[in-house]
Amino acid sequence: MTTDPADAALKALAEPRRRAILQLVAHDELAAGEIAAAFDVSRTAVSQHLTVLKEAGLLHERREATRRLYRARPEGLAELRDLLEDLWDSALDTARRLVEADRDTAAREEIA
Amino acid sequence: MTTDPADAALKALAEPRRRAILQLVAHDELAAGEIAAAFDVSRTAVSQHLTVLKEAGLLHERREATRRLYRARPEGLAELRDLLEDLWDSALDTARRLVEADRDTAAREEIA
DNA sequence: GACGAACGTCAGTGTCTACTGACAGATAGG
DNA sequence: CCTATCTGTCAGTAGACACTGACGTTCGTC
Repeated sequence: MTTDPADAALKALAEPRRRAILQLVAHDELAAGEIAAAFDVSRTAVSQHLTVLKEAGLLHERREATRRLYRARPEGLAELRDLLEDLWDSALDTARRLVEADRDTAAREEIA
Repeated sequence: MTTDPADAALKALAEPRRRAILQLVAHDELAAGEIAAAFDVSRTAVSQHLTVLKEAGLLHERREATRRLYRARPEGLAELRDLLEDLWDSALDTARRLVEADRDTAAREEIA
């Protein structure tokens, strides 16, 4: 059981159906049955996916009688977005630094 | 074999060691052996992780004699960042809409 | 060419994951 | 209480995935 929110979010979203589920409930609050109807797998499979998303902090759940209604929790994506932002920034800096070092090397080789 | 860059990136990054590898080479270009030395698994395992990252478009590779040098490719993260941005925006809109609908409902119930 | 260093590829293995149908619990209406 | 609806839980399974050691390829030096 992971305690790193970005790790949990990544693992949850790496599975295409879970990603599709989250995209559905990011647009509109839906009941579990409505979500399941959008897929060609068993209700059980969908229920398990919902559990993973919920435990990753990506879903907000409320009940109306027997119905469980789900919508996406934007805050669940925050750490993951931060992680990607950091990676992006680091990667850009490093790429720039190396490209410039390459240019310096190439220029020196042209002079020689 | 997936052709969706965001899917490939997510699947690559869902594995913690691959994530750690990408973070290392986002900071500095490293040789395969240097990367492997940072982990307590076999060189083969690391080589396989590098292959996954490379095929997901997240690594840039160059050779110096027998050495393979890797750095992170920022552009490999672009689609994933876009996907998360869209999810974030949708989820925020929906959450706001539902919270306001809830407020309206609660206000109506207080009057009654 | 022989040798050593660097590292990818191959083939096999144990664990994990996404799937299934059946069962169980919660809720509301008659 | 009974019945119907909704949906999570249970237990089992096939395939995917991260691991391993051995083998193969590339490169540079002697």
